[in-house]
Amino acid sequence: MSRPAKAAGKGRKLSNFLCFAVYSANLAFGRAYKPLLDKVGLTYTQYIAMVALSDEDEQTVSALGEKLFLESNTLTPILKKLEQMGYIRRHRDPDDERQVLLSLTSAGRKLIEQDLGEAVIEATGLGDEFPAVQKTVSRLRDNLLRNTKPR
Amino acid sequence: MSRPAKAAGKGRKLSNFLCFAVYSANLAFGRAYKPLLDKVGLTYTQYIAMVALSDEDEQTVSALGEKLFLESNTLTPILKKLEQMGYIRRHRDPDDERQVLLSLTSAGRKLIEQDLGEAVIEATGLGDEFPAVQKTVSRLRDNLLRNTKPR
DNA sequence: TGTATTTAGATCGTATCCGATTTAATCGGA
DNA sequence: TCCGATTAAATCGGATACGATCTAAATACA
Repeated sequence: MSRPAKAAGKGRKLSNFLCFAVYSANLAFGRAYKPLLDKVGLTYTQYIAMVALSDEDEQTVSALGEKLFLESNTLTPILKKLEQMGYIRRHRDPDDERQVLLSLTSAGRKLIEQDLGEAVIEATGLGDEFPAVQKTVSRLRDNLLRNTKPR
Repeated sequence: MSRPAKAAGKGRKLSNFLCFAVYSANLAFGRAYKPLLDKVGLTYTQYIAMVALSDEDEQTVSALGEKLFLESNTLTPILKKLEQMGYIRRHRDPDDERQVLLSLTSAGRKLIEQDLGEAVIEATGLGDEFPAVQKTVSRLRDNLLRNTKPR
């Protein structure tokens, strides 16, 4: 759970755990987005996948997975749902039939471009700190992934 | 997804989204703890629940839920599993049969006291920044929850 | 060429999250 | 006192995460 080495003894309180702060902040983000995403019929993860797909067309499932830190076991069902909703296209690469290429449809791109979540920036209450916090948390993530055995 | 207002236009990149940083940092924490928790047969969420329960004995499910930002629909199955594993006790409050009171068993307390996750602190690579980051992320969470309709 | 190996997705089972509903116990007002 | 409203857990269904396994396609190399 990772807490500061100093806060020993009786200080084993939940609030001292950085991993809990991140865990609960993630839940809080999900709830902040919920009302916005309900309007377009997407879940939080589906939306994150759409944003990642908006980076470029014809990404493979693996490439998307590297961006999201997820694998095909999690992504395949999500991608099939998004395809079924008409927001993305999935088709096998003719040059390598093992790979599936992903692209947003025009409907999908339109949805991403209306830029939901602008309102959530306000709700973070971070003001000018916003970019610094974003960088710090990203660095934390990268450190953890680097210092953890790949499996 | 909340990104800085400045990064408009083509800057709709995943890396600009704070919510994604938090989402992926949470996944990274789960993976960092995985090898440690596998040894004691706990999942990440189960361990977080145990830490929260170590705060005090005879907490209700609701009280625990407030700490974890979860409700009985999520907690009940987890608590039953922990009870079955012998780490906690669950019993109805005689004074109000609607409530279930929760306590760590001695086995559960012993597990928490061996202080897993000391190693994960190192893996965060935050050094002296650790307490500041913990506070900032907690504040972010609290802001989001406060600025989001309770449902 | 032929077969072992590797690779990309997909599938399956388990464990969260969470909205909605249900059940049982308690409370409250006429 | 009696019955409707409230409350605490539990249950149910849908959607992630993720380890393990499977299948099919591509690659390696003897």
